[in-house]
Amino acid sequence: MRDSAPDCSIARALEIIGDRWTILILRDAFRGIRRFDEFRRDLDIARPVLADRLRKLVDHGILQKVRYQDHPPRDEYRLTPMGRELSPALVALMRWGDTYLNDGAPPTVLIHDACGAALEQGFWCPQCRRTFSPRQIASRPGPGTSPDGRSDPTDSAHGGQRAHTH
Amino acid sequence: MRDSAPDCSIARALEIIGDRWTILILRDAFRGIRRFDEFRRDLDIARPVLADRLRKLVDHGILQKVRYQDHPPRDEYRLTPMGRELSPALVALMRWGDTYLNDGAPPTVLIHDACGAALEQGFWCPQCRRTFSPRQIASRPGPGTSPDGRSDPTDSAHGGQRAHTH
DNA sequence: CGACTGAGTTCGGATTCCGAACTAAGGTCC
DNA sequence: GGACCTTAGTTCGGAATCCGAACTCAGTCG
Repeated sequence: MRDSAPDCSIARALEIIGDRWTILILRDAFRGIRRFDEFRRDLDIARPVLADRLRKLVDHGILQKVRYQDHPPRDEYRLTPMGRELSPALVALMRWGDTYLNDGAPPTVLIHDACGAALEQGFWCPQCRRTFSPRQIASRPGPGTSPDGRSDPTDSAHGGQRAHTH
Repeated sequence: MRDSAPDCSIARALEIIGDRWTILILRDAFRGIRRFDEFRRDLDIARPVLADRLRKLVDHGILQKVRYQDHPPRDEYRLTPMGRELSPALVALMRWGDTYLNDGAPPTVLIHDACGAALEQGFWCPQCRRTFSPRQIASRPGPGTSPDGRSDPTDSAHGGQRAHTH
């Protein structure tokens, strides 16, 4: 990308994790994978690519190297809090893939242990105490830079949320 | 990627949208951008790359070409319902970027027009009628294929959700 | 007619990716 | 102590991808 400092959060995020391998590495990290060769075997990724991606993730504070044994000195890669906060994005991607690319196989659901109900992921208004499906808010996820606020004809069904910059 | 039919939804999703340009195109689509040259100018993307990505998005049913005028026959690209369902993933990415990559600038928030409150994105248990922050569920976003369920030491703070395959 | 617009395609050079092979540091077995 | 193993990388050259410039093509405007 030519522009190294875009003013859009999505673009900035993609400069760091906008690479298929990087996202798959993070997926594995969420699954509990931590060591170089575990990543390599699980992903079937070339070593140089893996080393490069891990280094960048560490540089950006998404993973950190933690020594797990001293005698052959060995480090493992763990998610930092910043890295763990990427989970909504990965979960959203997984749910989308489950829904649309799964060939009818049962999707993965997240179960709330305390009550056994399936957790939903969505937008929640703490004041009205209700959720909104993505469909209802999809047309306006952000103010962006669209200058005119041209309305979206596919929008007619939605419930009236709008995005503002804080 | 060598494996053309991975059994992981995230990997399958990334085969379609796991490309920085593709995600930026979708971001623009959510902002209301629809036409070839609008995308090209906004993203400063090379024409062949844009044409290729748009074609793939149409092939996969994420965008559709819609004729918006007959006289010079012109088509525009619109999100399908399948495409619109990607918004949680993009929003999650934006929020993460806002939080961690924003150099102190105010983050974008989503406002619920009906009441003015800031919408949250998170996991919601419809039975308990409450949300959980990403932090509370971050360590176990899916059952994955990790064979042993090795527990995560960084897990101790989380609230007790667990992921199951439906 | 001639210029212009929107939506692409073709082509070649530059960049980036990636797989095979190699390196390195330490441990284990006998 | 030597052979071999494990883990974690690096080097290097070919292959894939990217991207800018130029071209195409259909249709409209003046």
